[in-house]
Amino acid sequence: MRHYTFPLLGREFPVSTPERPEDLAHFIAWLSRQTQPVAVDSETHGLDILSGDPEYVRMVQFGSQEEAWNIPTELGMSFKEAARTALWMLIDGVGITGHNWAAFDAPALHVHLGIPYDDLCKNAVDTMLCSKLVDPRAVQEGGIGSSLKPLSDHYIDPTAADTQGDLTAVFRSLGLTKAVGFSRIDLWHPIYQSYGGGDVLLTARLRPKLENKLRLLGVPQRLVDYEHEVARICGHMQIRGLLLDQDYTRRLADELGEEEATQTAIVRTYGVEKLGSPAQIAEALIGMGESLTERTAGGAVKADKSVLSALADMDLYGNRLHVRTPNPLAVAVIKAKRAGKWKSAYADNFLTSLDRNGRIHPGIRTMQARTGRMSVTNPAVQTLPSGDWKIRRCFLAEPGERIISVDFQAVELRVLAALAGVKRMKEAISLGRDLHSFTAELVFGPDFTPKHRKISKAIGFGVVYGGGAATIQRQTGAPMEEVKRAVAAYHRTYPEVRRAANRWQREAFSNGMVTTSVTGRRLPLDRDRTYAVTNYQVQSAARDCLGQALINMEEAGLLPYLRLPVHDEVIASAPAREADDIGRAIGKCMTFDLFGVPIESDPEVGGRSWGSLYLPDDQRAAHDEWYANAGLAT
DNA sequence: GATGTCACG
DNA sequence: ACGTACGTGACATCA
Repeated sequence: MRHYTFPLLGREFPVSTPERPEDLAHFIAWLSRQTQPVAVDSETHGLDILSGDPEYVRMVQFGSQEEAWNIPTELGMSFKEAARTALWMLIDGVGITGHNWAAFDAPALHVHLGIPYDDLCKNAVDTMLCSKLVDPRAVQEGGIGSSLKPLSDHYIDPTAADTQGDLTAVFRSLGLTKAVGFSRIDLWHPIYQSYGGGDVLLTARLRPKLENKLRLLGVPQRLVDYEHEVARICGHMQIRGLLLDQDYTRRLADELGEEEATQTAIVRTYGVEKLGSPAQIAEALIGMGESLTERTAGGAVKADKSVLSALADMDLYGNRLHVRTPNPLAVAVIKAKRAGKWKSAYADNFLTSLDRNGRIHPGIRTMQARTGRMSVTNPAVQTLPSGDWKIRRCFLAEPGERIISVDFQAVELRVLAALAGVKRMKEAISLGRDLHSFTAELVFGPDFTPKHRKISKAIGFGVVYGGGAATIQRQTGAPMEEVKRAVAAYHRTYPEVRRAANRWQREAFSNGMVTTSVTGRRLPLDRDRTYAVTNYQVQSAARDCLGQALINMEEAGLLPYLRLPVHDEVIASAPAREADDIGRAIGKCMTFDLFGVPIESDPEVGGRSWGSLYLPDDQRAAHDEWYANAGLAT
């Protein structure tokens, strides 16, 4: 047995690490004496816990509020067996506390120890989820933050060691980078052992503080439980991952590389050395006689896609406007940047994220945004280009299966109608009307034009986002007078929208600048951006519609088909014969009533690849394996 | 690390 | 009194 300590609150807390198999009995004896939930953490070789390597975990730590035990499972079978036994004892006993448990440690330990993921989660509380329900903001946004260090500072001891940051410093002193430090640091390095134990001591102490705070703030236990369910469901999707078409992706990466090289060579002939330097691009364009008038927030000359597109005589989708002679530099810069981004952020990123089975496992952060919205990283598959099928084509349904996408229909508008009780909006939805046309008709009369519908749509979004007439004018290009008239008419038609916004702001002022969502979620407002309250309410409630839908899907036995949540959409894979039924079943889980407003969904069944859903029907047979084999051109 | 840009809902 | 477009992740460049 080796003994270490972790300094906290002016004391030295014991950290014990069994060194020989016979030491493990002491650990199990200690564990069986615990009457409170035990914190569990793991140290791994890096962040790729789902790489498919079952030996990716080096050590599993267990801690009470007073004492920590580190079990170095890399030392062999008996150590792994002790960790496995201990986890089962906690699952069937006092329970587990973990920080980022659902998305990191539980998946890692599931792979490492073979314990079913659901069992690891069923008697566990994730302190990261709890902390986001107290305050969803990052430190940079003025919040408490959700990492162990800022939470420990706030709730336990501001002088607590920065276990992650200090360890990184140790790596550097050993000549290691952060990327390899966790893998190569000696198991018995005293800081590694001390801080490994420190993490579970801190987590064990954090849980009662957070649970108490949630009670004091009146956050419903129902919401806490719901978030743990949502995180577990998304954890399953993360573990399963997405199947990548490796051959296609490699070919695509090569093609994009060639396109980037070709276009960059053209850009160079105009004296621009760095494609990513807006300053150089702007300088060259001005040198060609173009006038660039727009400025960025930082005061620099703006040279983004909208500026370049105008010079290239194109709209934002790349269609010719036939208004002027295209500037050849602007054309080449647009093409080169697009190819470069698509290669590095997408194709290359997919290939470097591959696991041993040809799958990628994007990290699903179920409560990342300050509205509770999810985000997806490594790679960011929620943000793949939707105007072109090529990138999404990289992802495949399982062999013999088809890709399914089910999305909510205009969910944010419907949520707004429901939350604010907007009478005429609710009527239009019940009648099955297109809401933007409905608004256009009320505002501009029965002879409204497509242009009027466009303005109405922009106002519909603009109001939810807190925008004003100027922004809508910029968006639509319509005359300012017409936009102002339409905004005024919008508020006359739907007076409840402004009334609800005022009420939410008033309530926030009397509640520490926090507006509470319909599910009881705390949404802190920025003092100088209180107009964002409508968006926070709507975006957050829409996020909870998705979360509830995911829970409905699990209850309906659909979890094995689910692959990815995308804000108002769910991606799934199902055997070709059942795909239509599965799509309808998922759609049913995304259909419910919200304060008298129907929330509805639209299932779509594609072919073998995700990209097939983004192809015109007549191109599907040429570009998608399933459609080609099915002999269906349309 | 800040800034600008570009991809999504 | 007036007006404010919301939420993300990733990459390249530059200080």
